Amino acid sequence: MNSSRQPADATGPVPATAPRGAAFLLAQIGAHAAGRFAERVAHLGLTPADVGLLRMVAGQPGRSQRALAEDLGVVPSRVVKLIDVLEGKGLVERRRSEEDRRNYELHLTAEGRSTLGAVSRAAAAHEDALLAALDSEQRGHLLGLLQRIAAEQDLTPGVHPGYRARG
Amino acid sequence: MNSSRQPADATGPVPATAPRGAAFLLAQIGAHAAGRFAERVAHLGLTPADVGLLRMVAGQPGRSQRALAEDLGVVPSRVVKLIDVLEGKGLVERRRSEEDRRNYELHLTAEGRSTLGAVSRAAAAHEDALLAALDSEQRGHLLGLLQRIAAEQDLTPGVHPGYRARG
DNA sequence: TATTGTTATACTCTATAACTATA
DNA sequence: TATAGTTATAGAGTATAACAATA
Repeated sequence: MNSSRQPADATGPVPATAPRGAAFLLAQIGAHAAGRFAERVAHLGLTPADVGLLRMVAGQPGRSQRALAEDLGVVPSRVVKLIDVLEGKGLVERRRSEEDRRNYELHLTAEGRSTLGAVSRAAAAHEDALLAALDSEQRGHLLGLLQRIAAEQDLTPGVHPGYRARG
Repeated sequence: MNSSRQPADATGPVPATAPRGAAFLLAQIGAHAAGRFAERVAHLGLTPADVGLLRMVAGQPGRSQRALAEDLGVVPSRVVKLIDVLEGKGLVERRRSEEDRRNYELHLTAEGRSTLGAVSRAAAAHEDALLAALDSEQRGHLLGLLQRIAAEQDLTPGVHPGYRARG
């Protein structure tokens, strides 16, 4: 409103306000991407956390809940509830280990594999929509740059930091 | 352990498990970046949300809490508590509007401007650490690609989606 | 005595709705 | 009657710690 009048508290130059660097854009676009992906898998009754866990069980069947907790960087009691959900939907199966009956071995069910296929299709559509501004060459270039950053920052492939406590 | 033995449930080819696309990397690196930035401003007693709000007040002094809530996409009652924190630290000031005494006009204090300077230095160090894998030319290229995506996805400059409810 | 998984509890964050004051 | 801000309450999500079964 008073664009022509100097505000009374402008005692000095106002600092740059809107962050313009790549770090902020990565955080902003990353959160946006996570939100859009969540929308795309919601109709499957899954959260992004569920999807990540489903993928890990698919990739390394037979692992224990404690091992999964270790990989994700979360407390074991959280894995209990995450697996409860997936088991309740019939996507994952707990099998008592024969070698050490304290453990469960986690496996995908047939329906779990089918659901994971639907997730993959949703992920592909998501990728395409998110990168709509870029042509094929630019997408490849972006992927390469992101892979370098992820490797240098020691990010575990496939593990989203969102599993860990906020921060 | 049993890498030579076929698991009993391998009834078919295991689906691709670790997401390898740019969309996932953006979400993963973005969450990582947000976490590292949170660590860097923690010694100032600020969360990333506090920083974002501080920047908005600096950029557009005199706005009302309701206007801020609108910009951030959050409910007004949340802005109350966010501003309570910043006011309690002496960084932001509530001034009753003379024109409409229902409103507050929000302004930075001198200490708020000083703190924002410290935030900018932290942000610069953060940017440099996050992009350590890239040389100057690559950083410029990345920035350009990210800016295209952000514009096409209609992301408000400077507003992190993390303010809004999870999703 | 140590370890896997579970349950119970508390804490944090956020939205919803009721309320005060100004208009 | 409508609007800016506040407060009170409830809900979701997560970690912490105590617990049972197995080793």
